[in-house]
Amino acid sequence: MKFKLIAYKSPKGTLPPLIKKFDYLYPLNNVEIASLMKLHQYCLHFDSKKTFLEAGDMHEKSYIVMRGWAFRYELLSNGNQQIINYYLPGDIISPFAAVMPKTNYSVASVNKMELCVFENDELIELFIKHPRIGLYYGWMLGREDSSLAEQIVRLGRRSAYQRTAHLLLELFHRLKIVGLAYDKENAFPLPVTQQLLADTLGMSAVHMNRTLKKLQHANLITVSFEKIYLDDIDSLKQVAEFENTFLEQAKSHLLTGFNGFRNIASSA
Amino acid sequence: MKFKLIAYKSPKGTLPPLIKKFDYLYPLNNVEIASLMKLHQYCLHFDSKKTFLEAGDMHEKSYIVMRGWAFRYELLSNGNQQIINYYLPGDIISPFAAVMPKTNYSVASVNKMELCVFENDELIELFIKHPRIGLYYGWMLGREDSSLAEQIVRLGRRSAYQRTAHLLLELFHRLKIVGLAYDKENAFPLPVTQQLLADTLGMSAVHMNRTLKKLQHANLITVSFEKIYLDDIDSLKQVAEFENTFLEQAKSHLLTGFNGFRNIASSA
DNA sequence: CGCTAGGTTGAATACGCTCAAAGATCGTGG
DNA sequence: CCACGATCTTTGAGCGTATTCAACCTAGCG
Repeated sequence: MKFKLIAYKSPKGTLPPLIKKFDYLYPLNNVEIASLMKLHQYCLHFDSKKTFLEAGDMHEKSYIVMRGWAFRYELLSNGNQQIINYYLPGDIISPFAAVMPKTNYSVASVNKMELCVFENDELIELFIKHPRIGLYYGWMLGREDSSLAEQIVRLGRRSAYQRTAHLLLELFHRLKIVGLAYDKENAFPLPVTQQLLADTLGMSAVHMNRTLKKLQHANLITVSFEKIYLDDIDSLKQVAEFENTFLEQAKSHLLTGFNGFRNIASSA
Repeated sequence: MKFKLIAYKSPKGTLPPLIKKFDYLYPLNNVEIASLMKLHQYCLHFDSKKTFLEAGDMHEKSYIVMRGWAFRYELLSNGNQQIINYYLPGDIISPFAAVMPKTNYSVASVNKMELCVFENDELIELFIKHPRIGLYYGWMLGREDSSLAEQIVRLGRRSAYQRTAHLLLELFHRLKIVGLAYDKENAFPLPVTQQLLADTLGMSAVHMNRTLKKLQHANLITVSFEKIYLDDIDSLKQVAEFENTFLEQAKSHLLTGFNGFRNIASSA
């Protein structure tokens, strides 16, 4: 697959979502922002529903999601697929490409996407020049580890009803951080089909449909056109036993407790 | 919790399992081995069935498993637990502690364990001094990411029978790398109870028992005292649709394709 | 206007759960 | 050395959640 690379142009006055996320964790200095901008030089554009990374192929580059959603999945021989996780704006696809280019998983777009590509060598240079950025990167990986762990708990030990509530809450919180949720109305754009939600939560599309209906009848959510309202977040959290430790508490810690930042000066 | 720290003594002529694993990926030089040994200075010992990291507590240190098995889990309000992953010798517990000390998860020992503790600052210093070690660490994190992804696919889209076969194959392969499987007889020590296996694969202990029986009657495995034989690996792989890409193919790549190692000299 | 993709609903079925009780194994203390 | 308790394993029976299959509905698009 060949795609035209287009220089990335940040809309006036806004930072790319990855930088926004890092800055949300702990303010970046200008040198660091400039260095991170170098990862945003070239963009790819994809249509919806395209598998752009195939299982078994070498994944030798990493991608930053600028717009749109993607997901990582595995296909099984009976035609079923399991979605492992979603990539939202600000997330990095194949963050381990530098050291683990071969994987069992494919990655596909949900809707129209804009991605920035960067090379392994750029990333490694960045870490050497700016050790602090390595810490941000590590923090991001740690969040993703937690996110996969949550997905495991959802699939292993929660009912379909709880699973669905739990996933919706997680997506809402992740989108909020990059400014893509409708904060005031507790809603967010949900571009995925019920079939994809079912493939995410290990259930059939039929049962996904019934479960969403049940959540609506309980006045917990409202589903409108590609947009979902969390009408009663407290009840949803209770139903799902949702803990957002890994999404919210992480922030305060690096601000207060961690002294690695003080010992290690950014070398620029 | 306070524990006496005991200096780690490597048995004559053997390397600690973490170093063995790294060296298996790509040979380490003596300086790097010496640096990694510094992470092995202090040991903790735990009895079996002790939760030594509690959900919600600060996880400010990382631990290298020297002997024994541990697992990361989440407890739910109905008393059920979901095991997220196992930590085998050579694995690092809380590898993101440096940047993400607060988590939702607890970690407990399966059997008697020996762990080496190290501080965040030591790790970050190591990365700065020896960038190559950062790559090994990243490779290890990438494998763990794949391992969690496999667990998600198991739980989401495989039957109890397939799940069980798949997990056993993964454990066997991971133990082989650190030299803890009985290679010739295709067997390995399995110190966990059927209840824990059930908690790993999101099923009841009763059904776990029936599933193991079914695998035995199909002549795929033999369970003896804390030891399990994979009598027919090919059939097991077929049943489970087991792909070991992430465990075996990763090796050859760094040996041949990756040039980051050539560009970046270890600075010692 | 008809095609296609996605959503909705019903009915029969199956996989795995819960509850319950009985074996097996092991460590401990009498 | 045996008895006892604790933990783990095994087996049976009834039940429930979620699946499968099938049909129909709906909305967007060429």
